[in-house]
Amino acid sequence: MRIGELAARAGTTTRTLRYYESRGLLPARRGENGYRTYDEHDLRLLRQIRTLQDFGFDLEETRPFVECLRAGHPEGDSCPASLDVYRRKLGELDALIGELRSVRAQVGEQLTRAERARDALAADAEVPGGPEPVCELGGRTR
Amino acid sequence: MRIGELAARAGTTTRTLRYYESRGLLPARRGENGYRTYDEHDLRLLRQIRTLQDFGFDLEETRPFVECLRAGHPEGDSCPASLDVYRRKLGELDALIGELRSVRAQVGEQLTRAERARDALAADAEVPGGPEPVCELGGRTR
DNA sequence: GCTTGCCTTGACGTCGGCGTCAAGGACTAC
DNA sequence: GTAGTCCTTGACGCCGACGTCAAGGCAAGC
Repeated sequence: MRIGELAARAGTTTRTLRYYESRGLLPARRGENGYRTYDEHDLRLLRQIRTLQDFGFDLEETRPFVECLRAGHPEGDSCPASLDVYRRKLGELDALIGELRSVRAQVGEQLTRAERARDALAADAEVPGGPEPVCELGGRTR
Repeated sequence: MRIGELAARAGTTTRTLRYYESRGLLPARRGENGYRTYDEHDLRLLRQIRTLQDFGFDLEETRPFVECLRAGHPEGDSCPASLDVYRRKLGELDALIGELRSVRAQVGEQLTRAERARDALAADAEVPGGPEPVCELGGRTR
């Protein structure tokens, strides 16, 4: 199988495969003509990489999984180094999710507060009838 | 106030301020000597930018807030355009958190599965006494 | 032979938010 | 005058995972 076919079967591009090779992640044999040659096992490795990439792993983090498969293990995560990556990733994910939830809460509060302030100002304007300042950007047409 | 002082008071760098100016976000007046000159109001704008940046807003998303303050409003989020940014951000955050939680769950499952497979293999090895394959990377020393 | 399509390497571009020089001007203190 | 500290603009570097273009080789069909 040549590079184009492998890329197509893995749903990626030839550029990506050459990039992986340049990183030493997915080296290729060469045919007489200099073309890269791959087999089903390479497709397996590539799919492992892509799956982890979809999970947000960086390339370097996929390396233990690839090495593990290449060492003949049935799964990319059959090796301790891969499990370590999983665990580290779980920690990172938990930390990140925590931060994002905190940010979400704060932004939510800001929105609520700002909306209340706006409504209070609008109510004020109705009674004493003072001309309130108006935003020029997307300002209310009224 | 010159650029160095403003940067220090906002806990950022002069490079950052020049960058904001280059983006048209925080223009500066100039003294006779060509030095940038800022006042307390600029500090206010800058702090608004920094707060939002800390929340993970990109620079462009802070623009409505800055424009709003510059238009004379009491808060950066006193304008509808700012509220829209808040709302959009909340949506993005919710989506992102959802994705991350999904990924977290999947990675967690993978880890559990892989550990079970490893333990099953280890138990097998104890009884029939077959030499199991060993990982070369961080493999067990035994 | 000629076109078409796949392949090769090399190298520059992308995105965001700055960091990090480099070369030189302005101002203060001694 | 000169040392030191601030300021100026300009420009390249960084990070990750590729995209994209250029110039040219190899193979197959007509």
